[in-house]
Amino acid sequence: MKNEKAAEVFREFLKKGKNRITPERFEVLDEALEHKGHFGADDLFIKLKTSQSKVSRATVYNTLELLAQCDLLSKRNFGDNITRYESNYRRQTHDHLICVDCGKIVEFSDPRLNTMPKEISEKLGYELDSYSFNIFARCKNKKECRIKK
Amino acid sequence: MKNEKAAEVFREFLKKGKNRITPERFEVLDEALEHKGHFGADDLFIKLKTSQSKVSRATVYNTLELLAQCDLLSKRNFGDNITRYESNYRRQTHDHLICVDCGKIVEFSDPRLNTMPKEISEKLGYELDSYSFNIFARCKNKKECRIKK
DNA sequence: ATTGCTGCAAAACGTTTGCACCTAT
DNA sequence: ATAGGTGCAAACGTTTTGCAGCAAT
Repeated sequence: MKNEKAAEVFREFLKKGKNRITPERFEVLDEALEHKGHFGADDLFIKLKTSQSKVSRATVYNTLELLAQCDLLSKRNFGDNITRYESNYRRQTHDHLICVDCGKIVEFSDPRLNTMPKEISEKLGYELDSYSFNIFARCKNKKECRIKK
Repeated sequence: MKNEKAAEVFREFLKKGKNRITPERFEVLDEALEHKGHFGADDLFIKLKTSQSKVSRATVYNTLELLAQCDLLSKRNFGDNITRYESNYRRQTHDHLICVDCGKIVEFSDPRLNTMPKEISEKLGYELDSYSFNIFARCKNKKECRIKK
């Protein structure tokens, strides 16, 4: 186990929800925390498969969902119908700007987003769970922007 | 043609982009503008099919994309990996709050969102194309909230 | 006459499910 | 012992693609 602190959080979460504590789930946790940047469930499955892991696709999907539920990972959607995850471990919350030409993802944080979602939820009679804020834009510096499509 | 004004906008857009002006595309435009609320591409295809239209699935997908490009429709993503569209025609811009329990969608608008996306883009050296802001929350009034899952 | 668009079906893609076996409790 | 998790493969739902014919320019 590479990250005992995160593992502890996960273990507690699993116990509380009467989910079983299995080695496969911690294998997924490790691989997910180790992954730099954003990744899809299938990416992680392939990565595990490549490194000889026996963990199944179903378990990867199931476990990532659990890790998002206990806030060790964030679930993201960049408008391409693929669910992506990202480690929350020791990182400040942030949002994303995606270049519509080259697909580059820039992270930013804006203090207004610390309060707005909750404020709006309350005003509408709802209790905030989470939010997603994505900006789609174009690189002004065209030299850095390698158009993909 | 139920909406000549929108049709005109679409016609101009198609011309400018050297896309052909075909009856099928206007059939899709009509059906899309007529649709209340949010809909997926396949929903619209089924709806057309039911009303005896000959328009194919491929054409529906292609046309909705074009309609989003020319801003007659907005493209939305509510975190379930389905692309949804919504008519922009004579409606003010707004964002969405989705109840994570019952799936209900509430529209809201907040003046800060008129300026924030552009402001953030500029600061990062990008040129705003569009943004998406979704709040996921829970109905406080549990009587109104019919939990789905 | 070109070239792009169409319908159709099949393929692709990410994701979920059914099942028999296994294992943490 | 038993509820729940696992691996595997097959199914699923949405979206994209390949292709031959067709129609807008």
